[in-house]
Amino acid sequence: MKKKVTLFDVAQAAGVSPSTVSRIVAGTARVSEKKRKQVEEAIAKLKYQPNLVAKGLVQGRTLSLGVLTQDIASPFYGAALLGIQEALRGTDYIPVFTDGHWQPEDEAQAIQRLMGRIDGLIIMGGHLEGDSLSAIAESMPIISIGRTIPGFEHHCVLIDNYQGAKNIVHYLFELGHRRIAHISGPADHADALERLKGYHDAHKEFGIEVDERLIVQGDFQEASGSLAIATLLETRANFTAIFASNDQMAYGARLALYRRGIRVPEEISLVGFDDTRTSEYMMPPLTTVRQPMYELGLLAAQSLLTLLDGEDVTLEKITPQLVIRESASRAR
Amino acid sequence: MKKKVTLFDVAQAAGVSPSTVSRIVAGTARVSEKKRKQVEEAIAKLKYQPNLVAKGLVQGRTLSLGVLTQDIASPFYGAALLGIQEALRGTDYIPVFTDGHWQPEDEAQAIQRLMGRIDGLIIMGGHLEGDSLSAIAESMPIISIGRTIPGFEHHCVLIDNYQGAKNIVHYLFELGHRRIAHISGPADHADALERLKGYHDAHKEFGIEVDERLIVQGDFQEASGSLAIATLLETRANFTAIFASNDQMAYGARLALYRRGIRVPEEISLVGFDDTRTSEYMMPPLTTVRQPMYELGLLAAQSLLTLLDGEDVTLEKITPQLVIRESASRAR
DNA sequence: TTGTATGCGTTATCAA
DNA sequence: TTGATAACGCATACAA
Repeated sequence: MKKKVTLFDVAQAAGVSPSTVSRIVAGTARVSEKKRKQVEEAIAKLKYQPNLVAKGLVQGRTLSLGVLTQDIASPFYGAALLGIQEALRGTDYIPVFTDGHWQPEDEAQAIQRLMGRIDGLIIMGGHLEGDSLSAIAESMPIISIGRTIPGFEHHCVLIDNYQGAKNIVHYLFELGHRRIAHISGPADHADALERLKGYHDAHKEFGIEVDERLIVQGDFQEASGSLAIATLLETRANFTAIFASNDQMAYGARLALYRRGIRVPEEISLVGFDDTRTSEYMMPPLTTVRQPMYELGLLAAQSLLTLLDGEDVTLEKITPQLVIRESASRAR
Repeated sequence: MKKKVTLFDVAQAAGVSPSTVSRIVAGTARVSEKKRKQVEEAIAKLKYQPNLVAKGLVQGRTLSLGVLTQDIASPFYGAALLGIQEALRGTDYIPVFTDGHWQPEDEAQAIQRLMGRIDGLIIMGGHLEGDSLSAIAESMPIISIGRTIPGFEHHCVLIDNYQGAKNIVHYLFELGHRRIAHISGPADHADALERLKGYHDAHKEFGIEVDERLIVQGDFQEASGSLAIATLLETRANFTAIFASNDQMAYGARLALYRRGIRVPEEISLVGFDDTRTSEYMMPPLTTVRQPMYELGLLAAQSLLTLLDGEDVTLEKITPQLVIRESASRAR
């Protein structure tokens, strides 16, 4: 282990005061050319690396930004992380990623661990109580994607799950489907409920009655999609298309259909929601509703930087776009 | 913004000295029951949260651990991240994830950004020069997965890519395949080269000559797998099986085959390497070689904690296991 | 423009 | 067992 070189050492080596070195490193004030050169040489010679912890203590900031997802290993959130990294490139901030495993307790715990080590927070999905979030928002800048923070609505990018779901169900109607099954998400998940409502209302607008037997609940994971197919097939309520509330469940559904020798889209059309990274490589490539996670991550991080800069921002709701690939075709 | 409560405030409220409070919070020394109670009440009342940055400064550590992957958004590395999180649960350390995008420059830059903000580093994959790594290893504890750090071999978990590749090619031979195409990884990637060598040596052991036209280079991303199929088909060198150097390229290959109406495994068998999360949900479920990334992440983090504790560890090479699913069958 | 002195919140050292 | 006091490395108000 090497011994650490401090700003003080540099000052001594350059024959100036510590504050001068500090100013040069931080670039906060004008300094004479001569001293600057001396100091820069000393820095190079001693290989001085500023101690960010000390800097953080005195400035009351950590130069870290927290990012709470629900599943850090999912390609869906992964795309957002890339966007965040991109936005932070060139700044002094680093992102600290963590996840809540779709569980309010884990979520609260994850945030708790971050407290005191971050200057701001980006939060995506999840269902921690609004009150807790608002409390956090009081203490540091927060940007959220996909959920409302009471009192800070203008710092939230909301995704119009309702409209997105309605659009893709409409699309299935246009293809001639009339009996569309739905694999919904968790009943306590706002996004899932909005998508479910979109499914219902699309039917209403088309004057088609919903057969409740065609709605099966999943948990947003692949396995639950497979299970849902088993359930649907058991009820023997026939259907020509399936709308899964997210792509991951669509993967599971796809596999279950394959196992039973049911062809997609020839026999049954299948659509999802999210446009996760691998959906493009599904067989057939999955028709879905695209949530632009990379761009959202980028936007969130940029906005957070703006907030940290003292300026305010106002974010708006976005409507996800239909991505038509090959997993849905005309009804027979 | 709320004002922050310091240890000093707690001390005042409890009518004791700051050091006593510190001891109680850290649990470093015996304290009388009475004062403990007073302090704990004060902490609860004031909602005191220790400032980890200050703690870090005085102790000369950051309580953060760096984790360098190659692609933070890939489910492959994602699994390792989950393992790392699990290992760190209950400790004061938080993981800081970053990635190198498979590029030595980005990798160096990523590490540079972490320097001074972490107490230890876990590094997975990538191809930064061994020397640079050794230099870093001099300054802080490092655990690596899948790559050697000269001088610190016992802190590296190596994966026997060579043996893994040989095993799966053997498996294909046993199924009767004799002409096996290989979609290799980047030529400057150690893992890719080892797998390629395994492919070659498996042939040698079986006394089968390798047709060089059957080897096409990819870059470990999905798209390159699709491209490789196009190339392979163009050369008109026939083959009955494909061994992709990783699962992601296998996905791309699978899609390209589907596009051309070539059935898997009936007409062509396809196998990969890694056992990425979604491989189980491919169609058909992908036969591959499993790298237990979750467990490896867990092990790496635990080992790093041990190192930080002052003890040493010695890690050993592991051989990845063959996972037989349905994408490979007997040769026609 | 430059230097001095002080404080950030905590732990560690040393007496008491 | 407890308390005063000195670091930790840096930034900054203030003085020069």
